[in-house]
Amino acid sequence: MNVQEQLEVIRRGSTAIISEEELVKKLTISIKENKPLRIKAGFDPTAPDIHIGHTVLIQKLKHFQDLGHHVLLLIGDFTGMIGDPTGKNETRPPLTKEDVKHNAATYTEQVFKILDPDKTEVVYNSEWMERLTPTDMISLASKYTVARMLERDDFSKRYKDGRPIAIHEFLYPLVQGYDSVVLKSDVELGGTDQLFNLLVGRDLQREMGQSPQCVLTMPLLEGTDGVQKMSKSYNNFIGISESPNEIYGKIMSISDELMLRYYELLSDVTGEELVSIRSKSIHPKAAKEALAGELTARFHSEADAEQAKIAFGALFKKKEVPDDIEEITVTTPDRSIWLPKAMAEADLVKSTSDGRRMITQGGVKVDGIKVTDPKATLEIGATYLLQAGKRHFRHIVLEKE
RNA sequence: GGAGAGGUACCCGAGUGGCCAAAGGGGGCAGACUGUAACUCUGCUGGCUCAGCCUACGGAGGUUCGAAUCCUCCUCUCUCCA
Repeated sequence: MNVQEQLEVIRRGSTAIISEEELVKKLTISIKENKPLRIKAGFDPTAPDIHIGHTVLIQKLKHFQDLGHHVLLLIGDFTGMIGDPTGKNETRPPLTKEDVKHNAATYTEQVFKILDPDKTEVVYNSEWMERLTPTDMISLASKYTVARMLERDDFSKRYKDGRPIAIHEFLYPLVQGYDSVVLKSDVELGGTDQLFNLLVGRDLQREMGQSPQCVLTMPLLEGTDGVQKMSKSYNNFIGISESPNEIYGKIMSISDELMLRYYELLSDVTGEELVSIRSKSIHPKAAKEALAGELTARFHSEADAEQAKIAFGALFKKKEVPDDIEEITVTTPDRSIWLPKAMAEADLVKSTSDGRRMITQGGVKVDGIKVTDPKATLEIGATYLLQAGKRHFRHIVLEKE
């Protein structure tokens, strides 16, 4: 593909390219010398599971891969122990070495559901970071000033509002930038929240006599609540290793407005299809089912997606009971057990008080029959189907202790 | 190193001696409604076989019949000065 065609693909969905002019130059040289560009993207193994928000970026990496470029998947196992403050506006607790290691392994495994493992180089920044001496570290720190650090919106905000910024947080962007120097990256991808960190990489590369990397930012995907960015810590995420039913169901639950956003950033539909979805010439419900199906199939299989669709229809349209209900054995020394107690034991509610409230509110069913008495009990020696709210089910087997 | 301001529930935040399991908002959960797990409305939102009791306002002590509230020490954060 020529430069213009490549640029077209690269630009799709991105929020910013710094600078497009430089990227054109790099692409031109790459074609002329038949040398692929080095595309870097870093991931913080703070949470072991990748959610579909991350895949916006991974999908973009795949674009580069398809264009024949070389993808460097950087696992920030070292930086993970620092804890990037980005976006959270709060100091994060650093992770232990074991956490990071375990998370990193799960990470790569999941990424390869999208990327081609043969064309991807996975690197860990602890490889070079742990070899840096304190002298090296201080020398690295001398390349940047506090005033420049405070340019970062997140830092200046916290500083102004009188919230804490720990010194080690200043090191994060430096280390990330240094990674670019070591990897000699041509392009680095990141979410819009990463812009500052990505630019530090440019400065450091320039400082070290390299040609500075181009920076490509992708929008952050909103979580299922449609407000906050998708994140494990806000519990509004859809994990790509979640079950087909979960993924399908969660996508069906998003607002119609958010659905358009997901279509734009995650779906493979063409531009024309997107227009007809936007104009509602396709019924929103049908469009949402299509999206849920597409994404479920992407991380599982077509068959799984089809089955999830049926299960979803059964559960929510017809209000039927799903068939993959967890079974739990609860024991009691007496001949019967207080219902809220049983629900708490079965992990349906977080405490007996919670269960009692749930009953008062008419949200509890036993074997399909609504229970209204908070003092209700269950006899031992039988299996019951317990339902708390619309979507929490459990079979419990009651036995004598 | 000195001076000052702060730390309240999942989060933000009100509360300066009893009426405080603690206003208000957010979030979460439930019920109604819905194509929807969206919107909206209503209720709930520390624990405990619960008209009662227990535990809780950074931590430890103290004053008091009674403390989130007053005192002492400790600890963490911020601001100004050096």
